[in-house]
Amino acid sequence: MRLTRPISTAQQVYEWLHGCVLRGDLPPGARLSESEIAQQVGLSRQPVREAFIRLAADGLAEVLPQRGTYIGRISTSAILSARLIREAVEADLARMVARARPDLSALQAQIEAQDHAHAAGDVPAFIQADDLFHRAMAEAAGHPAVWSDLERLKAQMNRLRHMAMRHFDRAETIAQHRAILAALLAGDADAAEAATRAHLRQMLTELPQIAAAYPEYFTT
Amino acid sequence: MRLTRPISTAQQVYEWLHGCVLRGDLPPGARLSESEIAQQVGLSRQPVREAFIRLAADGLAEVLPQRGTYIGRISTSAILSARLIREAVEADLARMVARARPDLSALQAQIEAQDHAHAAGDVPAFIQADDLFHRAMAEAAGHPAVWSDLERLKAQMNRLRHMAMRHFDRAETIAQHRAILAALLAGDADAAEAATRAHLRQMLTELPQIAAAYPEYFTT
DNA sequence: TACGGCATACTTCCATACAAGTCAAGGCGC
DNA sequence: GCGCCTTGACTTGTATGGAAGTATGCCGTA
Repeated sequence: MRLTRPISTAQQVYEWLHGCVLRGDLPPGARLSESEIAQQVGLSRQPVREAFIRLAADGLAEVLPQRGTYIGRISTSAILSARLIREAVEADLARMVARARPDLSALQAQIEAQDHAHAAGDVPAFIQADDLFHRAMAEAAGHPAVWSDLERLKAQMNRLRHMAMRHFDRAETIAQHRAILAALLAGDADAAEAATRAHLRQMLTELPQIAAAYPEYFTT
Repeated sequence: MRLTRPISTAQQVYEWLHGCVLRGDLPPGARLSESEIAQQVGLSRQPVREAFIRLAADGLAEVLPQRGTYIGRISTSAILSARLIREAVEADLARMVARARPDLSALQAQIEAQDHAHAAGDVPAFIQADDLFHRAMAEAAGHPAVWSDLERLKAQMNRLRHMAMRHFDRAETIAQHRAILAALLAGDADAAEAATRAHLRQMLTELPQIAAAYPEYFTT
């Protein structure tokens, strides 16, 4: 029995497209074609088609029978729902961490990484460090799986974040992370929850501006 | 342009299998076969295969290349993560509803429906009413989309619930719903949150017993 | 009896062909 | 010029055949 299974080509196509959508390389509303992509990657339509199906299952694409496949637009209401879920979950996680007071060096490390990325203008590194900060908090709370359970919701928010990086200076984001970490280190559950909620509510002010700047990328 | 698109056969196969898995009709660990299912429903392997891919994307099945497709076992850690997320989210929703004090007749109606289903021993109706109660709370909070965003997590919990229905009397569940509704009607946010969290923590005591009763259906 | 090697029947994966529906452009009639 | 219809080039959906890999049972051998 093999332990490391060979990755199927359909899987590779899926991962490639998935990354393109999240990075904004394939913008919302873009039209896809099974045969066109198949020709690009030198495969038949079938594996590409299966990648499309998985993208649609992720809520990142929409397959219209006999009409075409399109990259899904960003639903502002879906973003607001996802944000609400994240706020509720991370608020609870913050309380747990503040009470348990585990080792938090991982969070400190991600803040520093984010500082460097911000200074260097390295957008992918900044986003990765941001992700890892929140993931580290879930791990510190003893529930690492929670973070991956929210993968589907984060995908939508990641697309938004790539756009936001072009319009907002993220120095404030780092300051908010520092505030969260300070409250966690102090073991102050109330302050940690408040700082976390305030951080995630930042999106409420940014979302309308991004949606106004790229109206063709959004739906209600 | 058609507004009501005809449902593809692959979609129908997916929905059928999805229902079978959630109802426990296809138990965890069960082996599936593209050709076997295709023969049963009178189709070729392709639509069945695509249904398998979607099931795997939902975390309900596992496709092992050249080896077979199996209904996923229920991960106790995944259930605990999903439960934690639901508790955090519904606690926040309960606070919102308690503060906004909207019309709550929908919640009352679902409690009564659940009462009838419990008395009649109608398991599917009971589960449906349970779902609708929580969904109604999300709607009352003004965020109906939140409930559907958690669909993927609820799928795992629904499988568990079908097993739990055979081992636990659900009268207590209804009483907990009544307690939540009473707190909401009183506009007491703290009490509503506490009642909601207590209700969802019920699973923490039931899960180990179910997992012990059906060890072959669970993994860590 | 115990064990190793092989044949065989499975599985999923990919390629190809065809079917059915959609959309747009162009020609025709008015 | 304007409107309607037809035609054709697309799209995704389904069926089928073969390729590659896996597991299993059987048989021969020690």
